[in-house]
Amino acid sequence: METKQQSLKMMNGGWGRNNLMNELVRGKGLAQQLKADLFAASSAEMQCLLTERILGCYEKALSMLEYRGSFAGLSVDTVNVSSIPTYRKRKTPSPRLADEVVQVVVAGSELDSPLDDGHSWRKYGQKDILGSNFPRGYYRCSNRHAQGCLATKQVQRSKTDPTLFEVVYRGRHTCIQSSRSPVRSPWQKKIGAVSKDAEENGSTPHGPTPEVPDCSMSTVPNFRSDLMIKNVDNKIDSLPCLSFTPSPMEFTNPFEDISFFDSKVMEASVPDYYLSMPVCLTPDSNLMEVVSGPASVTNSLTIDKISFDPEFSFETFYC
DNA sequence: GGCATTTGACCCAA
DNA sequence: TTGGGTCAAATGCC
Repeated sequence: METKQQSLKMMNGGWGRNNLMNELVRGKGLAQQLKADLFAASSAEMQCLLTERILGCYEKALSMLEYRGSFAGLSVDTVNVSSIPTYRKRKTPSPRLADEVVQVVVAGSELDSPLDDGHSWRKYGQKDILGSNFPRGYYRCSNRHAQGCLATKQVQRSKTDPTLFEVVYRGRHTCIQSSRSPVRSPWQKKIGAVSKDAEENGSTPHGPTPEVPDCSMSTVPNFRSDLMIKNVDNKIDSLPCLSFTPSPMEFTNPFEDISFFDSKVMEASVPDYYLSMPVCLTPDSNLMEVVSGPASVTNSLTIDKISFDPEFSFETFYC
């Protein structure tokens, strides 16, 4: 049976679709061999070996499918997996922007408050979701009428961990949020306050005020301010800036130079236009757990066993 | 008064 | 028929 780490690797590159196909093809070949073997009346030992190998192939293939399904989270509609609950009937709406889906799981410090991601949202509905203890809130961009912005988001508490919010962003912001942008996060404010204090005290031992990464050019989602990412150790790390910057020209894996020696899990699956993902983390953040929708599973970036070297420069990822 | 939120009703895909 | 998504009237807040 595959371990979780192995299953995670399956989703990435060579462990993904190709290997799934390989396993199925291999299983088929073995079944054909067994069929021929049965007709040839070979030894029971050989037949037993073949059946075990066939079962192993399908078990491995199924585990791949199962893990894809589990990571798809709220938006598993595009993944045809038998393990998906039967009550998930309706297809994802917003046909024009259906592929522009970003799903994240973040921890919220304030109950029932939608996360401040730098955009202004207006709540237009709330529904009790079957199988979940918490209702799902539906938000649309406040500039929907004024500027025709079709961006929406859904916020729901995780049923497994109520301290976590599952946020699904749909569509792209086409509006100009002049009143709220740029927004200074608590983290940014903190830096500013410290700098101000330093100025007032006349003590600026480390030179000029540190530049705060400006993510205001990002469209959606542009997570900032008080986003909290919770790791597997139940420790909440602050995430001052997590942005998915539209950049259709290249796919940049910002974590490829990070050393992996911990037991953390990271996954990011983003639509095509989010392929470049500069991610800003605090130096003391040792995990960001991002789970996103399956709209473009092939673009999944899966990294298991991640942690950050103390010497690692996060400024590399600033927007 | 204007704007945001709440909430029951309605629509629609499966 | 059911459940998720949206609408829109009612309500609350500033």
